[in-house]
Formats: sequence, C-alpha cells, structure tokens
Amino acid sequence: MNGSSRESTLELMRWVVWGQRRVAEDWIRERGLTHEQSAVLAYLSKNPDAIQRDVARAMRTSAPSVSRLLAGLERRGLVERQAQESDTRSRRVRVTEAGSELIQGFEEAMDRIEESILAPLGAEGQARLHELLEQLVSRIEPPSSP
Amino acid sequence: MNGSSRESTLELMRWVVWGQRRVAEDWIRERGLTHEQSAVLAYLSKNPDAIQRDVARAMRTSAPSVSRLLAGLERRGLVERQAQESDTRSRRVRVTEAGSELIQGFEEAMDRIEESILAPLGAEGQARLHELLEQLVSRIEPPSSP
DNA sequence: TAGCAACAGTTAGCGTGTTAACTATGAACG
DNA sequence: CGTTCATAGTTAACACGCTAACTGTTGCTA
Repeated sequence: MNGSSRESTLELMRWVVWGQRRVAEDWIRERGLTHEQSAVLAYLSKNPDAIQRDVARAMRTSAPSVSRLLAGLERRGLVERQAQESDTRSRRVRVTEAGSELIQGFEEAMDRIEESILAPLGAEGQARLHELLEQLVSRIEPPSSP
Repeated sequence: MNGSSRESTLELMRWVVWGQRRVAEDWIRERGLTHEQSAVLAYLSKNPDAIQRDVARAMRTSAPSVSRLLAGLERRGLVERQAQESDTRSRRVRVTEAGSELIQGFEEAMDRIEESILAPLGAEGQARLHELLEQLVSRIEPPSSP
C-alpha cells in the first residue's frame, strides 16, 4: 500500500536510529536495564566526577528525568549520590561496584551493533556519512541555551 | 570538560534527529499538539482508509500506543473511529474537519525545517546523505516481523 | 461443526520525555 | 548586610514508549 513516496532524509535517520535501538535491546534487556539507564551508567563510568546537571546535558535531556532515573538506579544499588561539601546544591554521582559490573562491555556491544548497521556502506561510505553528519551537528545548538 | 571524544555515527544521527524535534516544536506546540499526534494526523490525512494497525506500522510503534493516542485525538474531536462491517475487529480512522484544519501545512513546515537543517551540506551533500541512509534503511527489517 | 490459532484493539503497569512549580544554596549587587 | 538573581535538584502532571494480559472476531482445519 505504501512505500511509493520517497522518504525524507530526517525520516530515514529516525528509522536507522530506531533500528539501532531495536537491536541494542537484546544486550540491554538481558541486564534488566533500559536504554537510558545504560547510557547514563556508561557515561558515569567514563566521567566519575559528574554531577546530575552534567548527566542531563550529556544525555540532552532534562534535569527532572535525570533525577528520577538516578533515583531508580540508586534504589537498585547501581549508583550512589552524595552532596559535595563545596556546594551542597549539587550531588556527585558515583557508579557502584555492582553498577560497574553490570555496564561492563556496553560500549563494545554498542560499537559492534553500529558496525553491523553501517556495514552495507563500506569503509568509504561510512567515512562520508560520518563527515556529513558532523557538518550537520556542528550547526545544531546544544540544549544549554535556556 | 567534554567534546573531546569523537562521537559515533549513530550518536550524531540521534543528535540531528533531536535537533529537528527541537525546532519542530515551535510549529507543533502552537497548535496544542505533540510530535506523535502531528505525525499521526498527517499520516491519516494521506491515508484515509487506514485502520489502527496501519498507523502502528507506519509510525513504528505499538498497538497500545496508537490506541491511546487516537483515543486522545478522538476526545478532542480531531479524528473519528468506527468499526467496519466487513471485519468488526478493526476500526477505520478518519480525520475530522477540525483535525484536517489543524494539521494543515504540517508537511510543508516539516519540509522547511528539514531544508534548514540540511542546508549546510549543499544540494550535492544532501543527495549523498540521502543515498547513504537509504542503503542503511533497506537493510533494517520492519517491525512487523513478530 | 467444533476447536484452535491468528489478528485487532484495549487496559494496566512501568520507565522516560516534557513543562511548571517548588526548595535550597551560592553568588552578585547596592 | 540584605535583596536579588542564578543554579541544582526535586516533585507533580501529562503524553508516549514498551510488554503482558485480556476481550472479541476471523479463519483455518481436523
């Protein structure tokens, strides 16, 4: 019935992103996590000194989302939050041992998935695609503006 | 602190899609709609004979999401649903006059936004990007499999 | 024809996205 | 010093993503 009208470039991008999410679910659901929880855990593993505001900016999401997500991870013992003495407004987030174990291998798994998705393009096509996207992203202003 | 590690191609795609969402919000919120509601209304305008299952497939989302979303649109008088006599399981969805008016100009507005986002690439770069993405999407299996 | 699988849709429950409103602290100003 | 503004985080309310479980209908088939 459909399929006749050629899709817009952004539509295609949404589709690719959707496909990646779909495939990644295998790895994520095995560990009882969600996409967002995995991404945050991975980010915190690489940025041990982050406060919640940093997480929100990195994930391009809102402070309330991060607050709630981290509360869930803390309840499960995967992260710890503690106010820092220099500024009691902010809370420093640390990944616990259990959290660190759980997220082990996430980056590599995601890299493998990405490779499998981009494989049809070949090395040259992948490089061109990356470059084109970088040009686009460089013009998109970050969410920190307001 | 950040910005040093080069981002993956999929990460860049997510960012571009996020940026498009951000910009589109202007048009959408003016009409008291959400992204999903707008997309569904636009789809139904172009596919008058769709049943809910078609909407779910086209939007790559689940049947429950569509059911709830359409219930909301129906409550606002933007769509109508009626079981068809040939198969009373399925419900045909029609955009009402009010819904049709509200979604008027959506496609054009989205096209303008897309153009502004892709502008930095030039016509040639845009064509290359589109082609690369089409290659990727052709390998992604649709959600209808299960 | 009786039984059973497949399909369309709904409801319930959870996690995440948003905005709005709120608390509390830090910093800057007169 | 005190007022004011900015920042960090939380809570609440709504919409949407998903899965699981359910109703009801259609259709195949033994």
